[in-house]
Amino acid sequence: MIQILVIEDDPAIAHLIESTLKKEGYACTCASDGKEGADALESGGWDLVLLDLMLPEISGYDLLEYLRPLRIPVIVISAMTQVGDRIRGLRMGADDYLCKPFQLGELLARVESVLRRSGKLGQQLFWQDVVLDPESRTVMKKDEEIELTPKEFDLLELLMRNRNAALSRSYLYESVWHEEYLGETRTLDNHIQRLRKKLGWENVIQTVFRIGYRLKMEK
Amino acid sequence: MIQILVIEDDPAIAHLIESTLKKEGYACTCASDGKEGADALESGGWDLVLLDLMLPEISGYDLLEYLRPLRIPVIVISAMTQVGDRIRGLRMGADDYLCKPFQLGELLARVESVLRRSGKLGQQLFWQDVVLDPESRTVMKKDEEIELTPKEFDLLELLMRNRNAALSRSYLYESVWHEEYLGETRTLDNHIQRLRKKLGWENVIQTVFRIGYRLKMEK
DNA sequence: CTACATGTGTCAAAGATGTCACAGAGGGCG
DNA sequence: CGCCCTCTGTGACATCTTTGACACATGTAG
Repeated sequence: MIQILVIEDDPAIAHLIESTLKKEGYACTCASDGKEGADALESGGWDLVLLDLMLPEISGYDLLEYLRPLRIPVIVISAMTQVGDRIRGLRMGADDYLCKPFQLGELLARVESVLRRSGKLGQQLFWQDVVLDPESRTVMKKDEEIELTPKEFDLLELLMRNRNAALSRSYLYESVWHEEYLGETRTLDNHIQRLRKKLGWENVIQTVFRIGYRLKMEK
Repeated sequence: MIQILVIEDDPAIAHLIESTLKKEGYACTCASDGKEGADALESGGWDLVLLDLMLPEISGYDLLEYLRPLRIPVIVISAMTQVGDRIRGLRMGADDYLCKPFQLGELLARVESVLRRSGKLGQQLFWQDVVLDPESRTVMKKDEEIELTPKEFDLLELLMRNRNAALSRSYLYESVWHEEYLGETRTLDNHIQRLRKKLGWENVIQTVFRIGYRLKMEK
């Protein structure tokens, strides 16, 4: 289930957001100040953060700074209406912003939009002639369905969500297997080979020596 | 260079956007109605589309429908201020929207934000005709990919992050090798030579006698 | 000219990854 | 319950790649 963290000091607004999101089927947790927010962020596992800029203890701007390298999508909530502040928020790495007072429908639309953009929401992933649909867990290549095992599918989804990026072996392994990567076996390589073969992607799933693998356009 | 397509029927606004974007260093082309826009889209190669929703010939909504499968980021421009319409635009797959009238700074912030999100604007490092992308760990020289080994890549990244600075041998070695520099072997020199050769940078990676190396513009 | 510093080419060892066959786990089904 | 099937992980082995060392050439400063 999608995990959303709301960092907002006004309990009335926080509660309103929480119940609205829960009604839509998201898992939602609230933090009422910057410090509490930072602690919640530490624990990890968030798909999206709704962040009020005006907070006690630690300011929203500082949290934004801290969030950016974590690559968690952020929607900034702000009471300020000046264009300057909106720009500042966007430049600082927010994925979207919302000005108080806002309508609940608008909140939901932005949440959905950001989640879709960041690929957390069932959205089909495309790469060359391959289409991967996370919701139905199917993969098509040129209108032909490719049957993948669970591990193969997860691995491919991860690669396709990070097209072009060189993903480390440990990141790949730990994301798919949910256990520490010690690198003593050929397990990961094996699954990569099976994927390559099934998709005919010998040149698309590239080896990055001493790092890991990468999805790359064929020359 | 980043290619932006502006589909906007009001010539005054189109021109304003075009000159603003060009001043920022983007390549920008305008289409003045839906049909012209569709033709431009056909030809491909766009990194971002700015799309006015109210267009003659073919409506912006139809173009949006057509754009979505192409996976080109879109910023919708709209004169409408009702929340309902903004929601409709976002739900239809726009990456962001902008309400007229807008400030040019806001336009630029959104363009930058969307480009960054879609990965067109990575924190790539440039030097002369060479582009290094840390995320994908690739290096391009004049659209040609240069294959580097891990050590070579790390070394080049370090040099490119410190352009013009003379970096000491011990700093270079210890940063890349993560161990003390004793300087008894030709290891570092060797890797520098290999980099020079692969990049054709015999005069760009300069030797600073008794110090180390430096990335410098060729005379 | 001398004393070092750096450039260059070659090479083999160390280490990474590809490949394959196989076996155990687990699930579905008669 | 036993059979058959698929999915996964393992280990042995084959194949690259990388990289550091060495020997020797060339360059630089004083």
